[in-house]
Amino acid sequence: MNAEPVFSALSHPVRRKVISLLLAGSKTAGSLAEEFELSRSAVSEHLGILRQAGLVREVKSGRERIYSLHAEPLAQLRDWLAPYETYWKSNLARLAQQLEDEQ
Amino acid sequence: MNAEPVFSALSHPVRRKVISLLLAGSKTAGSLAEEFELSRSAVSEHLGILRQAGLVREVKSGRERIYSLHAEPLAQLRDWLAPYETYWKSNLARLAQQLEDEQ
DNA sequence: AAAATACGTCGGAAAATGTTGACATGTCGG
DNA sequence: CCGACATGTCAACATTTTCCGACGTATTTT
Repeated sequence: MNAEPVFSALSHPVRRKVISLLLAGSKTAGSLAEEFELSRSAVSEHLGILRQAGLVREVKSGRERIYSLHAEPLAQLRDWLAPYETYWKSNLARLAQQLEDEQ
Repeated sequence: MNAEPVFSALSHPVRRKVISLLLAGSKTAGSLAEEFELSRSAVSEHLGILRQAGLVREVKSGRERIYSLHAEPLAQLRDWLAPYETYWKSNLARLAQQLEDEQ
């Protein structure tokens, strides 16, 4: 599994904020755009990137498009993180590292 | 706490690979550079970015610099992820979201 | 002490990413 | 049907990031 698209999508603050806004519930493209001091088209392109990364879903509703969060791909991030988590949490691991450094 | 530097540092594949290489143990700048098809200076600059993000530590040893992993800042990523994790894991949450979407 | 080694850093080229305004498409209300 | 809306897309420009080779410094080696 390649986490590249997810890391890449989350690398921009605007896109992370979009994700967090959608945590509170689905929103239209327009109402999302209002949350930023950016042109509507810029936000629209950020939405496109999130869509491609599979992090949001788009549903047409009349002339609006309703965006909702699709958090599953974030599991890839968690998986990537897992090995490090044990590393930073475990004092044993840290000690082992120190010993390795010294030799 | 602002996770920006961490997200930003991890947004590049080379830097993520550096991190994962260091998981296996500390390495010199040179031996890290050999793992990539990149000039040494390019890798050195990636190391600089990781250093600034606090994800690696540099220790001089003669004419070498030994890099080691400093995983703690990754906790910020973990923290950022937490709200979503419950979201994608919980079917209840998903159901609630669907209901909200329909109304 | 000269040559070789291990690095970081810097200037500038090249590539990638972000931003905008203009436009096209589809939709709603009158 | 017509004008106002909501939105994605595109070309052009702006900004940021990445990359390289040249250089400087410190440290071993011979």
